[in-house]
Amino acid sequence: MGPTIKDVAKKAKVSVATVSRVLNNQPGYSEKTKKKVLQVIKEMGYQPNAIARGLINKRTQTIGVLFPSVSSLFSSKVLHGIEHIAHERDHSVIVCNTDTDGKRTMKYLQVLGEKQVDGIIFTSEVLTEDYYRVLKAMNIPVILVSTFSLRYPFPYVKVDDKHAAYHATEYLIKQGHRKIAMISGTEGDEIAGTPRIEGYREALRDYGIPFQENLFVFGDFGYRSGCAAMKKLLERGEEFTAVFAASDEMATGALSVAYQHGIKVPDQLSIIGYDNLQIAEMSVPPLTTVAQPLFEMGKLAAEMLLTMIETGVTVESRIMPHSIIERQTVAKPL
Amino acid sequence: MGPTIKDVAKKAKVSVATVSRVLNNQPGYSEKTKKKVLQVIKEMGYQPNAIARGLINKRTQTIGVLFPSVSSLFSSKVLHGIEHIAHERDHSVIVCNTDTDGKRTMKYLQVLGEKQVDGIIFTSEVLTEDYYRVLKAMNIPVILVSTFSLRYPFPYVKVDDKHAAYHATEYLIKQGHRKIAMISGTEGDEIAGTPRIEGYREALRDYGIPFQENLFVFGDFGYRSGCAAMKKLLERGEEFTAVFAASDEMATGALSVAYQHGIKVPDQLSIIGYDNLQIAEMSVPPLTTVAQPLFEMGKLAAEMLLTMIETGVTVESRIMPHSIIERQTVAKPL
DNA sequence: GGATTTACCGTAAACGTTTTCGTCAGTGTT
DNA sequence: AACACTGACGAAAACGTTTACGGTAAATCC
Repeated sequence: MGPTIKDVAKKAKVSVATVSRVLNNQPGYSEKTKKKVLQVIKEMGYQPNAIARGLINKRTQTIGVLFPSVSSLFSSKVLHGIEHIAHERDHSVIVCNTDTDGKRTMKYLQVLGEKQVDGIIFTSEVLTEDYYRVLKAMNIPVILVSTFSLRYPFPYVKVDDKHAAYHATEYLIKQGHRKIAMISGTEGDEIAGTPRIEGYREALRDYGIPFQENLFVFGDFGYRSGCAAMKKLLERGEEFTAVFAASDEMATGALSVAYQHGIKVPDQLSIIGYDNLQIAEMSVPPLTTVAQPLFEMGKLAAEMLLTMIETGVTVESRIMPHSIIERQTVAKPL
Repeated sequence: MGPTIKDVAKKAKVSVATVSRVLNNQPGYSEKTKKKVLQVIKEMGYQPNAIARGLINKRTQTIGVLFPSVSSLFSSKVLHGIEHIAHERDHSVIVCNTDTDGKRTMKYLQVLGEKQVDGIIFTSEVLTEDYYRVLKAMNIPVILVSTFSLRYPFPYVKVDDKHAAYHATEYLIKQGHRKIAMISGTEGDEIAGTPRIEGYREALRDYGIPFQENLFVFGDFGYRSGCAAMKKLLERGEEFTAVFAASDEMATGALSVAYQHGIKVPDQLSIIGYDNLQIAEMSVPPLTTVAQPLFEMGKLAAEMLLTMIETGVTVESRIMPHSIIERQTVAKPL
C-alpha cells in the first residue's frame, strides 16, 4: 500500500541500509544524509511495516491477555492496568475472552503462538496441564494474575485470598458480630473459592465461634447468585447479623434481597463484600468491602511481563496488599 | 524457535511449496503425501508463523479497537461483542485506551497502521479531522460505534440518541410527570450530549411543557457527576417529580443522593437512566432505563468490519433499536 | 609518505511464508 | 508413434525489513 523503505531509499538516493539505520537511529551516516532521509520520509508519509520488522527481529511488540470474561468489572479493570503499562512501554495488547471454555482457551493460545506474541498474561483461571504444556512450548514469558499454580513455575500476582477473607471475617467479629453468614464463590474453585472459605472458617475458629453449616451457601460470584444465596439464607430461618460475600456482585445481590425483605442495612444486617469494584461505591448504601487493587495488579503484571521479555530473567511472584474499605454496610449488631 | 516449514519439508522429503499447499489445503498433491506431511507436522509440533504469512498475504487477521476507557461498563460490553465475532471469524483484536486524549489516539492509530491491522473500530468519540486523515491514509475499513460523522464517510452503528431521549422523556410524561429535570452528559458533546438534550426538549415541547433552565444540569456521564448534579438540582429548590439522566452511572448517582436526602424512589421521585448497564439491574431499587444493546452493537460492528475486509464493499450504517426497560425507579407522581 | 584507522555507505543474505511458473511422468487420443 | 493433456511436485521470487560484511575515501599516525 504505502511507500516502502526501498521507495524512500531511492528517492533519497541512498541505500535501504542507510534508511534503516536512521530509522533505528544507529550510527553510520552523516548528519546531512540523516536530514535528507528524514525529509523524504516525511514527504512520502512513510511508515515502517511492523510485520516485516517482526519477522526479522523475532519480536512483535505485542502481548496477549486471557480473561474468562472481558466485560466483567473485574477483568476490565485489570485489562485497563495492563493496557496502560503496555502502551507506555510500546507494546500492543491482544485480548482473548475464554468464556472459561477449555477448547476456546486452547485455540487462543495457539493463535497467540502463531502470531508470535512476546508474552502472555493469564488471568483468573486455573492453569491446567494442557494449558501449561502449550504455554511452555511457546517458550515466552508468562505471568499469572489472580490465580497461581504450585506445580508450574510461572510468576503470579494476586492477593492472599485466605488472609483477606480472614480479615473481612475478623473485621465483622470485632464489630461485635458472632452470627456471620458466608456467601461463597463457586464450589470447588481452588483459586478464588476455597481459600476465602478457609479464611472465613479460620477467623471463626480463632475467635471461638463454631462454623454453622446453614449459615454457609455457595454462589458463583455473580449478582444473581448473590440474590439467590441471600434468599436461601433467609429461608433457612437461622438467625444471622452479618454476611460476608466473596464478591461485590454477590454482596450487591444480598443487599438487594435484604432491601426487598425490608431488612435495613446496616442497622439490622451488616454486609461486607470482596473486590472493591466500581459498584461497591455506587450501591445504596455504599458497600463496605475488602479491596483488591485490580488496576495496580494489571499494571504490575504488565511490568513484570515486559521486564521478563526485555531482560529474559524470571521475576518474583508478588502478593498484593488488600485492605478493608469502610463504607456504610457494616455496623455493630443491635 | 519452533520448527519452520522448511524443517517440515525436509523431514517429509517434499518441497516447502507442497507443505504450504497442504497447510492451506489447496490442490496439487497426492493423498499419500498429504498424509505424510500432516504426520510430520504433528510429530514436530509445527506451527505456522502468522507474521511471515502476514507479510506476504498483506493480511494480519487482526483488527484494532479504540475506546476512551476500556474499563468502563459501556466500553467493556461493546468490546465483548466485538471480540466475540472477531474470534468466530478468525481475527484477533488489539485494544487501545485513548483516555480521550488526542495525542494518545494519534499514537495508537499510527501503531495500528504499522502493525498492519486489517480494520479499525472507533468508538464513542468524535472523529476529528486529524483522526480522519490518518484513518483515510491507512486505506483500510473503519467502523464507528456510538459516534458518527456527517463529514466523513465511515459507516457507523449507534442508536438514535435524540429519539431515545425523546422516548425516555415521553415515558415520564405519560406517567403523569410534568416537572421533569434532566441531568445531561458533558457540555458540548455533540455525540452523546446534545442529541439527548434535544430529545428531552422536544418531548417537553410536544407535550406543552415549558423547558426550565433550573431543572437542567450538566454532568460528565460519570457516577460522581451524577451525585453532584442531583445535589445541585436539590439545592436550587425548584420542585420536580422526575429526573432523566443521560447515563445509568449518573442516574445511580442521583439515586444515591436521593437516598441520602431521605427521598423515596420511586414514591417521591422517579428516575430514568440511559444505557442499561449491568448496574441498572443491580441498583436498589433496580433502575428503569432506556437500553442500548451494547453487546449486539459490538457484534454488529465487528460483523460489518469483517465483511468490509473480506469483500471490500462498503456496508450501510445501522441504527440500533433502543427500548425502555421498566424496573422500579419510575412511578406515577403523587 | 606509507600504513592504519575511521566515517560513511552499499550489497546481499536472512527471516518464514505464499505463489507463479516450469518440469516431468503418466495417460489417453488418433 | 506422435501428440496433447493432466496430476504431482519443485525452484525460486516475492513480501519489507535488519544486519553482517565489505568497500572506498578521508583522516590520522609514526
